[in-house]
Amino acid sequence: MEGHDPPPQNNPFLFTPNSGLHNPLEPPEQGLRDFDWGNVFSAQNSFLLLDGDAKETVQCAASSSSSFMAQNKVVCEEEKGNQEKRKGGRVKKTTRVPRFAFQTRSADDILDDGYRWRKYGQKAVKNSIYPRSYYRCTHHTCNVKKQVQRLSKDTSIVVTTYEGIHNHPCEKLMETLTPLLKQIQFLASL
DNA sequence: CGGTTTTGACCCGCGC
DNA sequence: GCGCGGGTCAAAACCG
Repeated sequence: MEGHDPPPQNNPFLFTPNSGLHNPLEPPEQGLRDFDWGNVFSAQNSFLLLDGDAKETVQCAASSSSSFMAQNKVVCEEEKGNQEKRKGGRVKKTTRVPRFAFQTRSADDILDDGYRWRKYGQKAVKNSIYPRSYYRCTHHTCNVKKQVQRLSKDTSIVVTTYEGIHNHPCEKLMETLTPLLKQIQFLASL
């Protein structure tokens, strides 16, 4: 089922321009603008940023890899004009939800972005041998969604589309940070 | 036993 | 109006 060669260990993530999303990538090196750092996702090998308004293409950065920073990108789609929920999960065009997608070269469909997700659906995708999976953030007050789909063209690439912005801290990040913060508080109290 | 995944049914928007 | 594709629901199955 999987492609042949597994992702190289040193650079497991490869972002490619324009995966068929709405916005082709803008010229690189435009710099990171006023990102909401509360929305930085930390995955095992990658970091991605959410533009607060999600109106433009933004760049992606990874603290652990400068080449990653230079090459890899996040593609913001147009905002999706919808999302007033009704019975049966249908949506009505009202509010605007930030939506963006990015590609990763990974054998794993599920990226560990630090948040907890519950799968709520899966659909066969036209012209693709791989299904698309639908996930929702498990946090009670948070209705961020994501779609995960493997490219049939290049089976080593996974496209993840995020919709919405988390309104709570990342659990894993907090797990990591909490002991450090406590330590800092303790030292500061001396 | 509670949370998650699976999966068929259902709903909606859109193009024809 | 109809059919199709995409997105979601929800009951059952699964799992730790």
